[in-house]
Amino acid sequence: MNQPEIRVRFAPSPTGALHIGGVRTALYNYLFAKKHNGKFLLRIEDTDQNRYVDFAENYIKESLEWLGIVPDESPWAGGLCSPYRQSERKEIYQEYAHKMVAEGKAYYAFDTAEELEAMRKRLETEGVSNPQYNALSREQMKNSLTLPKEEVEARLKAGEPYTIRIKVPRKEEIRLNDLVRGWVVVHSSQIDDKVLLKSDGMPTYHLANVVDDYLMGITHVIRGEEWLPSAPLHVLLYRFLGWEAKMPQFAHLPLLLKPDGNGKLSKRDGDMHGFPVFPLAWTNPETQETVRGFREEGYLPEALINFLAFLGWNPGTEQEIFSLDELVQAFSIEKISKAGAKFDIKKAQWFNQYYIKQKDNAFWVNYLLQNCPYPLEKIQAEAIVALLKDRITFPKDFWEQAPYLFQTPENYDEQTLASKWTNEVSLVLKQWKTLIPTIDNKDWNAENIKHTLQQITENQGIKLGKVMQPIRIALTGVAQGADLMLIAQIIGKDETLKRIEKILAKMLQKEKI
RNA sequence: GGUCCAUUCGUCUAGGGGUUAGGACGCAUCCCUUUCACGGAUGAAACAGGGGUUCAAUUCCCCUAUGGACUACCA
Repeated sequence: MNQPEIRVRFAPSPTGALHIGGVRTALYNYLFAKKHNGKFLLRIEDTDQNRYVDFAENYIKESLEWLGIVPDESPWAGGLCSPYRQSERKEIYQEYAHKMVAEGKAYYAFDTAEELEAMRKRLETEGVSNPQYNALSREQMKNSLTLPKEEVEARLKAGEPYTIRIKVPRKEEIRLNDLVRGWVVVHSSQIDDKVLLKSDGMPTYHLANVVDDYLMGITHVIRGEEWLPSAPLHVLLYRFLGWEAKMPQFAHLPLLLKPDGNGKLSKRDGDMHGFPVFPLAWTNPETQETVRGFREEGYLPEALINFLAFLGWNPGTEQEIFSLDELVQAFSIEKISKAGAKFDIKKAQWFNQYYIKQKDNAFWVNYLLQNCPYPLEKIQAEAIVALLKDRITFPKDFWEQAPYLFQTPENYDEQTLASKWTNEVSLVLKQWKTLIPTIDNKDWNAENIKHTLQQITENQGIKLGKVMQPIRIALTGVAQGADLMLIAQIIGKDETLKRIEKILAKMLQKEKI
């Protein structure tokens, strides 16, 4: 017997920027599909017309492409199960919904929003803790179960708005074997008669996802834990539709939680703690509201992937660094953890730093040439990359962490200056200033520069360490940074001289006062 | 409130009836060094609580506590 092909799907709704939790769900689906040589599909769940946001679909596409987790089948790539937008599959859901009504597994409901509200109020005052439209309360409502057949037909014929609701059995245990959590049992009395088809003719999520997963041959549903409570309803739908034998296996992923305290990670947390919770920056076209993105903050896709993979999953070995391909090889649903994972941006930064170091210098030279806001020669870029690559967390640190490579310092670390500046320093600098011009332009490199400085300090019997710190401030303005002699090499002979003169002028003036 | 899910260092987690409870991030100290990083070394740091079962429980069972998700004609 041939094993059926593994087919999984990521099914976001285009309501705005794709949340990072959704990205992780997509990643796990991708990893599982690739691991088993299966297919990863993307389906757009745009059944709520009110929440539809233009460009959101494109945002999803771009995010996944940036991360390299590209679906095999999707609205834009096509596939045998087209269309992959639920709004374009409206008739399909209607057909199944009506079929269920005909078979007595669902029914028409004509209740208005006000009537539903009144029902809930009534039940609450009667002391019902969980008011719902169910086997009991539906008897009091306006639906094809309570209304005379003629009236139902008349209402339908008159074009009166209606919904189709599932007829959940009164007393029954519904069980499902979740791949992450094991058996989950829910009593049918806890599930209400959920709307399957809305009065605008669109399906709700529950109907649409079951119908599509079946029609698209989905073998495993890997989704967030927020879907766990409604999973029994979906099991019921598979049964009512006669698809139980082909029902996919479920795996409900642990949630991504706020870094401090608890609760689902939200957009607010990103704003509060100063880190992105979305893959890409995004401005809502209607509200002009903007959110920041991992990509724009300077996170590398491989770092984000590695970080996200470990939020709720672990290979069981001590290896922490994984490329996408390695993750594919190592991934298994059994290793997914059950408890929610708090979002720790520090770990993401560590991964980023690691992957920056991993990339070869040529990559960063090219990056600098294209992105550095200051004018730059290739030879300078090469020196800068060699100097800073191992010290930075984000690519923009190349210039933000070391502005002195590009500009003469305006301000100096006065505190360090006050404690480290001595007459000896002043003397050394004055001598160095006269010695530097003796270095040929072609010989202007860290080694020779250091040599001249050493000559002076040795002659004067001064320890090099004594003067390095104040000289560093003279050349960079700050008290910390990479190898000073290399910095001097990068900024050039003229600029080095200029900076020495500047600090001498400044300190001399101070002495006079 | 009801239903469901969860609970090992601050965080992500490994482990699983008998372990010095392992790793990583972060933190601290030391080394390297012209400083700061990087790198290296070392260290502090955890089985939510209570009952069982058992010779033995962090591991299995129950309860409690805590946290979370869901509870729409949203997904």
